Amino acid sequence: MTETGLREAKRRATAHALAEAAFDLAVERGVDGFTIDDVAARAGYSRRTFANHFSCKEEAITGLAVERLREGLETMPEVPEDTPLLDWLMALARHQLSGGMLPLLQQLRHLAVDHHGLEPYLADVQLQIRRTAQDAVSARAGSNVSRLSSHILVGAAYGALMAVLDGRVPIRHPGDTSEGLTVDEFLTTVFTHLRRGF
Amino acid sequence: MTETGLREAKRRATAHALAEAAFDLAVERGVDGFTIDDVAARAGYSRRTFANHFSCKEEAITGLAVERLREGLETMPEVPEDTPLLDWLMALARHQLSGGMLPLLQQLRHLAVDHHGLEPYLADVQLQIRRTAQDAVSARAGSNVSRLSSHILVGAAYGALMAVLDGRVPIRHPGDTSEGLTVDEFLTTVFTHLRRGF
DNA sequence: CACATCATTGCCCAATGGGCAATATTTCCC
DNA sequence: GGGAAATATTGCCCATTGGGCAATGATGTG
Repeated sequence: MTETGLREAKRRATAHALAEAAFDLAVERGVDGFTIDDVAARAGYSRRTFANHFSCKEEAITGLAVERLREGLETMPEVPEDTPLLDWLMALARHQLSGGMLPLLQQLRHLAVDHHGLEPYLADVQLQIRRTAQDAVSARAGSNVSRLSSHILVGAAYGALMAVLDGRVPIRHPGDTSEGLTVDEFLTTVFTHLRRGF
Repeated sequence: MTETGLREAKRRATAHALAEAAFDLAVERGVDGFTIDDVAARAGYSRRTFANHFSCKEEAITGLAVERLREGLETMPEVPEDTPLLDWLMALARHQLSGGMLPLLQQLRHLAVDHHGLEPYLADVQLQIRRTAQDAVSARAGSNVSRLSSHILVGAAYGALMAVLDGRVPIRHPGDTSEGLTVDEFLTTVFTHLRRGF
């Protein structure tokens, strides 16, 4: 499934360097305060190579988040086969959010405020998050849960995450001002909600 | 809130003409089988005017769906003040899906298969659908429903819709082959599910 | 080691985005 | 109604971008 060779590792390293350069430049100068050439130069690659990895600036800027999503899947620890689906989904959510994914997404949303052109690519990241969770759930659910209801379940959890990203539910990060729930409290609240139903 | 003057009407007309031209060309020739100049020419406007309305081809192609979403909101019929939130959300969903929105979204997804660059813009449309529903629900829910749970509810309904768009749940259109549920049966199933909880 | 595969790069050019200014139309206010 | 302000359309122009092609070098396979 997943490539493991040296070649693939180098490819990922290149993509990472480019994505990081793009993200940093976006934070420093704003999304339209730099060109693709600037990104390539900072990362130490040619503009042509940039085009081999990303279709545009915006895709590169969101690249770190996509990367982290994929890595989160690869490093997801094993859980007992008979773990209830809801518990497992909560574990997946906790694992994904533990690696600084949330602040990253929030910063991307902040960038999107000033540069509307980033929105679609951020929307795509969010879509990939939902799809990733959906695929994982579908694969694990088997025939225990009907197809449609698993989509409803994932959508519900996704909706809660979006509430955070849209700033409707404040979250308190480790070294943050003391407003809102911690990530763990948030997850507990959400999944308690899901368990009890509407 | 919504502009109603002649100027705004004309502006919408040009945007519609451009979006329609872009969508039709995409269906006829594929997403990369034409240029922005082609779109402008077919709609009878200049390339420069196209740029005043859309940032790129992809945004124009999905323009019809965004338009329809906005119109759906504007034409949403009034319902009694004391209608339960779930019933109201179902009415909103039915109203939005009644205007041929579903086939349009499905065709866009079909286009995105061959042209990956369309994905982010389609993802953005889907994000706007969820946000639109969320804003409407939040505005109507008032303090009846806690903030977070309304997001979970909308997310759940959204997840069901995505199951359809992802082709996981077949839907039968009026003059279609007889496989899957009708839109009404689908909505009934979903909202029965939501009512009963997990 | 020989060969196939693939990432990086330069070269090149069509396509794109976006600023600026001119013109035409709509809106606003008197 | 009439004049002024706002704004949609357009042409002009050029920096930026996307992507094909071929050369080169690194990686994987037998």
